[in-house]
Amino acid sequence: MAKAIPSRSENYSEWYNELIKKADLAENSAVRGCMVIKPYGFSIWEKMQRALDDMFKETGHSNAYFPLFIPKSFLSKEASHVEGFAKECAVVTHYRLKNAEDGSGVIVDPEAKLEEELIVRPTSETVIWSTYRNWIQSYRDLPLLINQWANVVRWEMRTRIFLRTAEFLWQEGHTAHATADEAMDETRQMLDVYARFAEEWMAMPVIRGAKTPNERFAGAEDTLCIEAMMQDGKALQAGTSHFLGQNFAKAFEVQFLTKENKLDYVWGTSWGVSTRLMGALIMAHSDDDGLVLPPKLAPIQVVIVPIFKNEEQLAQLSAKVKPVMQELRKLGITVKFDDSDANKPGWKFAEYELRGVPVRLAMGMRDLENGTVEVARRDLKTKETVALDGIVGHIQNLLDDIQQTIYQKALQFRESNMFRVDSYDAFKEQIEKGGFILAHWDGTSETEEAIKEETKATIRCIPLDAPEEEGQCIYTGKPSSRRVVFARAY
RNA sequence: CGGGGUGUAGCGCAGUCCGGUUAGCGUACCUGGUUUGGGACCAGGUGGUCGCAGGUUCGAAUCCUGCCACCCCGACCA
Repeated sequence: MAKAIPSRSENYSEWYNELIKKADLAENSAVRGCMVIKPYGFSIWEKMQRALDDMFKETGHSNAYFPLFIPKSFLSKEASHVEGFAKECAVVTHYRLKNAEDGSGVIVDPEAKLEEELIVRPTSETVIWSTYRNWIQSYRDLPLLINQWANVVRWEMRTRIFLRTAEFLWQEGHTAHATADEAMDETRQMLDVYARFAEEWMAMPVIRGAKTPNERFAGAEDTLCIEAMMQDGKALQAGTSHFLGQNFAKAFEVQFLTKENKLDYVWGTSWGVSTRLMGALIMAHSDDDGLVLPPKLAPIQVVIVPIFKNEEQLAQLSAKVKPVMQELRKLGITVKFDDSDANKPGWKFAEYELRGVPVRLAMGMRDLENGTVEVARRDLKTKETVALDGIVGHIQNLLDDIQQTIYQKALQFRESNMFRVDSYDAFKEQIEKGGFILAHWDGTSETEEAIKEETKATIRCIPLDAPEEEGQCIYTGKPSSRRVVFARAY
């Protein structure tokens, strides 16, 4: 049997790319830097969207939609914001094409030049805050809690499916508040929503933390993030939540009257997660046999493979399987019965493993005689033969167990790849081996830059739960009061 | 935008240095048969602007010139 995909340990990038292709998740498109998300991949994204959207609604947010195009002048209203995004913007300069005079095809009509160029949104703060100006007059209009599901474009030099593409799908929350405290609470609350989603749905442990000023979102006063460890020991920023202070309110003149009848600028937040989470999901759990999906996000949770020699046997097996399927579906479990004759059972086993289906049932004539079924779990690759009686409850428990087991496995991996390091020599040695490094840092951008320059490691975050601990910066020896997380990152 | 590499059937590749039958292999696909508890086997078959445009030549996948696309490594980044 030929290996379906290259080994994870030999070449992580190749493994990642081949896995995405073989598991039918996505592919590079003919359009520069853009990807096509295929139906199977998209169905996973849809499950993520639904779960996240529910969590946003539970925390009082509503969905809305704002324009794809941003007038150039909007973008330049917040100085650090435009500086952060200027280098990666797609710009619309014309609005019409025409036939070339030499018959060579269509060309951009030079007569149809826009007076003001439009930027394809790299993020929507500017267009949204220009709208909020009209929506907010009094403290009674606050808080304004809006989320948008959209696509954005960032003209990246180099792309990688799901992790960094020129166009990507995401959600971006944009809220406005009467006080700084309230906005900060919102920033923390949404970070917590992301962390809970990552841990409870994606089965992916994350570190909640704050970015250093260097790594902050362009235009934010504070950026909180969740950082996850991939199986090659590199870090992936999985979500961010920004406290914007009054920066955008001031740039777009969004003022309100307080209870005391005083005019004040509103306080803002923004927060987002993207299709990058798909990349995180793949890299956090999958193995050399393919995708490993947490049951809560698996488009197919249970696949049933009948093993038969002829139509008559298939009919007998189907009769036995149908009631089980009905009961599973009643419990909200997604089941697929693959009775196609196109492929042999062995082929099907491998195929569903590649696609990460958490539980597989196989049933043949032998089982029919014994009143049993073979149950295989994707995460551990183990099989057991159990009685058909009570199989539904068994599967329900098994799905829960798989969800827990993948989380615990990822957590253990992360714990065993976190290192406390107290000298720069040890730091340099460890960073080559991968993993997260907890080390003291003097708090300056200069030190952060120098370490990045020399080791390619960045400060992923200052953990929110980092205990106070006196120490000395590994680079300068200056005093430090807590450890921060260093790692190489995607 | 720098450094390296690759474009030949849906996918993966050989052939290119040293020009010469009808461009080949694996896989996938189609037909028939045997199979079916871990990616089956046999037989037959479909499918090609050899990345594009020029040039050299009796003759170009192969040599020359220009262009384009993609991948990997950097800079940039969710």
